[in-house]
Amino acid sequence: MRFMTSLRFIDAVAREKSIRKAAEKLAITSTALNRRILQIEEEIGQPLFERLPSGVRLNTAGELFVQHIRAQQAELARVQSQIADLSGIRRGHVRVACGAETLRYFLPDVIAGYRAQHDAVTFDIKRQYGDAAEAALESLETDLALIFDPIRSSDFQTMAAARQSVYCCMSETHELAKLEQIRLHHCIDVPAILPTALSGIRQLLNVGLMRRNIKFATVIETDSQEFIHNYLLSEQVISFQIPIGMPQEMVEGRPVNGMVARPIDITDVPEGTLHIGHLRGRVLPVAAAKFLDSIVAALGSRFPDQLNQ
Amino acid sequence: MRFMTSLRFIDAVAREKSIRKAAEKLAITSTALNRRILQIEEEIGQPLFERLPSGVRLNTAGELFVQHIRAQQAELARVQSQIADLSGIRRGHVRVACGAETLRYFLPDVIAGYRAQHDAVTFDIKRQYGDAAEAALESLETDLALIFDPIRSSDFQTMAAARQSVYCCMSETHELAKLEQIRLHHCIDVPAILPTALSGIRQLLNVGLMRRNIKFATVIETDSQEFIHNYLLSEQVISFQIPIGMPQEMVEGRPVNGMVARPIDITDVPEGTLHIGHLRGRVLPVAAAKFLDSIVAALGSRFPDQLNQ
DNA sequence: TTATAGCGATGCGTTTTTTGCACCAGCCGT
DNA sequence: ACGGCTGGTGCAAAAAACGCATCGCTATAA
Repeated sequence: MRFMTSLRFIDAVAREKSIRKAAEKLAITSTALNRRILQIEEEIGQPLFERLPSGVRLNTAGELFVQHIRAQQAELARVQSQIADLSGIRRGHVRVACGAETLRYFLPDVIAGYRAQHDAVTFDIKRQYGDAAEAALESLETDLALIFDPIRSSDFQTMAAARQSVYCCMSETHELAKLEQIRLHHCIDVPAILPTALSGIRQLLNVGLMRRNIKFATVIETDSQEFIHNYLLSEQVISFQIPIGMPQEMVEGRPVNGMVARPIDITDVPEGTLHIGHLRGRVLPVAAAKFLDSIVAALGSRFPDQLNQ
Repeated sequence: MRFMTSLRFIDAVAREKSIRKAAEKLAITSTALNRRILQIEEEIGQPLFERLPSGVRLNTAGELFVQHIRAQQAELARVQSQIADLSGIRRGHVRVACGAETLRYFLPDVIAGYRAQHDAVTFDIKRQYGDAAEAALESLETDLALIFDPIRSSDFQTMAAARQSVYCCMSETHELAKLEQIRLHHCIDVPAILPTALSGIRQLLNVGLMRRNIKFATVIETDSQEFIHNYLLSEQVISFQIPIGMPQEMVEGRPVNGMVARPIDITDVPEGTLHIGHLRGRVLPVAAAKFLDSIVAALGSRFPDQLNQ
């Protein structure tokens, strides 16, 4: 979109906080970019950036203007999507921010199902923790977010939610696999591999640990679910997961690929809620709106007790 | 605003329904304009205009896109106004659509008062009947509208309203000037000069005329309040006006420039309501929002019994 | 303290884009 | 069939955008 170039450029500079760095990313010279910015500033009638020795920074006017640019970009995307939609070709692009839990089984399933019907729709999946996902929604970098508790901003509009309790995962040969339900005190001194403190699961666990004044024998802490998944097969450690991050069979207690999941007593570790939604007040592009419908439907079929809103 | 040129051009073509006519208005050649449009259409991926032998017409996609352009222009104006506002210079432009009644005393007063404080704010006052004013709001051609009953569109958001009863105006030497209150039957066969059928006053009068099955001896029908005003001094005819279209003294029954006003019995001609508002859901530019405050305040002081919403 | 490296701004020649002119093809009403 | 209108196109001129080299400035390191 040619008429958006100058605006995109300003957005890029605002993000990079440097004309030269932004120029590099945009594959033009810094002088060209610099001049575009000077020109826009002249048209606006006042500077949008403060010039620092180390780069540039948005001033108040710039803050307002960049906000407008981003809103405008999102609006344009929506209109384009709407135009493409009415010509029958369900073209479009959907940007999703989500935690690691939904990346393994849930989202691939839903997206594959959606793309089977609308193969002209492309996706951008970004793994982000709750607060970063909310920020991405607000800066219009993403259309939809799947956020595990807690929701911090009131600008997040939940379209569907599902309660998720924490399960303990381990090799089927693990000692604890014999139990039907796990209590936190069973896990004392049992080697555990945990997701980072930012993850929703970890925060729920922490509630239980604080409450019972228990500490895990944490051998590894990682932000990679992939790593956790694979490591469980290599050593007799326990890990934790929520239903949406596991195949259905595993949730039901049957082993999958040599691993089993056992529910943790709710009185030990509280349930959390997975929220699916978008920026409040935003009108989504057609593709994103329809995909949101898919997610909500999928969530509804997997968790019939979901809390729709 | 350089980056808006192509969009403004498309808007112009959509309005003119002709590339050549739009080009003339925009002071460029038709070929340059034609090429810009072809380029945008290519970027969008499909045509925005239908080509007819007599010009062009928006297709569905174009309809959507032009709507987006107008919203975008309004948004840009709002942001610019906001930016100008924070630099202390209360710069801005306010576009008002109003009926003839408010043009004589009310709006000049309010605008003069507002400009005394914010002399960097400019105005665009358009005299329009109710439905045209509502259309102008919807196409974002105007920011505020002062509309006399009836409001047709639910997209009009009333910010203040004032009930207005109809007065009969005439030379102070006129026979009817002796009466304190006028009944419609007094006006039978009295030469009258009336505003056009589209005006709010006329529509209220019509209600009374229908109800009582009375006909005026209409000698002149005009859409010029100026003409009516001046003609009353030249011939012994009656005319009709609402309080907001008269100086305060005249409303109170005292003669002004040789003319007097007498209220018409409410049971003969119903009251109407003057609505002041904007497009529902629209965030107004700073200047327009502040001016709206001024109008509402002015209306409140002139008609303390106003219906605020 | 000087030296250096990074930043945005600017003058100037070059490249790309936009514009205007002349003209074409199609349609309409006369 | 014609003149008058429409939008579309080839080509040369005008205008805008670009890249290179360079400046002035500041913070950091030696």
